[in-house]
Amino acid sequence: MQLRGFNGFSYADVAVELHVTKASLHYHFAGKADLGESLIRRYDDRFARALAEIDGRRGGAPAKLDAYAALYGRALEGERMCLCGMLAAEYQTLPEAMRRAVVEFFDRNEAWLADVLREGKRSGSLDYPGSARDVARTIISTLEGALLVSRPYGDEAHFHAASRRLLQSLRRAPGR
Amino acid sequence: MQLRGFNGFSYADVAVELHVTKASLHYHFAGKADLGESLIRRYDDRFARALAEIDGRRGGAPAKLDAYAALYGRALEGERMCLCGMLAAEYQTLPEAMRRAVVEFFDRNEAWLADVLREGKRSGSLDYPGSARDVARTIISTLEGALLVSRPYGDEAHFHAASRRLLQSLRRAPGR
DNA sequence: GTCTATAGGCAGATAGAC
DNA sequence: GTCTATCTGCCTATAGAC
Repeated sequence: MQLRGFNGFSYADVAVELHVTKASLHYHFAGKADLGESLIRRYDDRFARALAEIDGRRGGAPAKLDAYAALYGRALEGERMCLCGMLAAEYQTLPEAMRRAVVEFFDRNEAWLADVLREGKRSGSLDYPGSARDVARTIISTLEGALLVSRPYGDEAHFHAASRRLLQSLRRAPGR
Repeated sequence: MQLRGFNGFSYADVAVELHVTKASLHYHFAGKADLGESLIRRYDDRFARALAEIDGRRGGAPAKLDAYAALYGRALEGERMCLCGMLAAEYQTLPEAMRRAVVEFFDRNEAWLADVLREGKRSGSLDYPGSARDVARTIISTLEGALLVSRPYGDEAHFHAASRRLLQSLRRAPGR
């Protein structure tokens, strides 16, 4: 799904890769929509665990944002896309249950980022105009877009240029 | 393609909408890849014409960037995605000719933006660190990402929050 | 829980009449 | 240039043996 999208792979593809038959897959995931939703939930869980791990480290808000961006960067290995970014593109063709799971992923990310942003502003390590929620959304958009546009170029530099510039713009400008 | 992606529509869908048969479509576009490539080229041409129109207006670099962002915003009508943003997501499954056309679209945009950015810096209306090319890439990434993430929310505010913040960050800070 | 076999439908594509 | 008719292949999904 991260490589080819929900509409770009089949039960047959998965069956070959796992050395089982399509029928066996149907035993575990009754329909393709169930498989899709399960994969989103697993992705969301893993992401949430990674965020909790970041919260557990010592380091201020800027370091947390750096670590957050690095999570996205991992998708570049294997020319993958963020799973939910991919599904945002295919959103109009997704079954309802998958749509809900995608939105929940973004909501969770937005909430975590907004907390970090408020913490950073309070401690003076970050500065930004407007609401933490809007900035959180901008961060998600920028990172997703950077991954997206990197794909045709097979070029990590595309991603890193955008992510570095974004994080830099949120750090408190020293001389102001 | 902008709504459902290249893998999300069929000849049958198009035939119904145009009140013709699939066979008639095959007369004009031998294969789906030909149809896809033609649509990218048409999109690219229209975009290039819109950029030339922006160049023809009076108004400095900041106004041009605003107009550029507004082009992306138009896709939000009808919950569409930028065609090439959509195809960037599906890139791994695209025929080679379509891949090339997608990259050409992004290259053209990058070149146009880099020109505007250099012009803005020369005239003092814009300020940014790093190369114009890197900033151009960041602009494209951010706008594509803002469109992408807006989709699950059906919410233009998502897009506009990110695009406004981006353009603001490039305007020369008055007090520096 | 995995398999073989197959259903039923839709995909992209072509032949050939008009 | 558009049509009807059809092909071949893949899709998701199911039945039922082991």
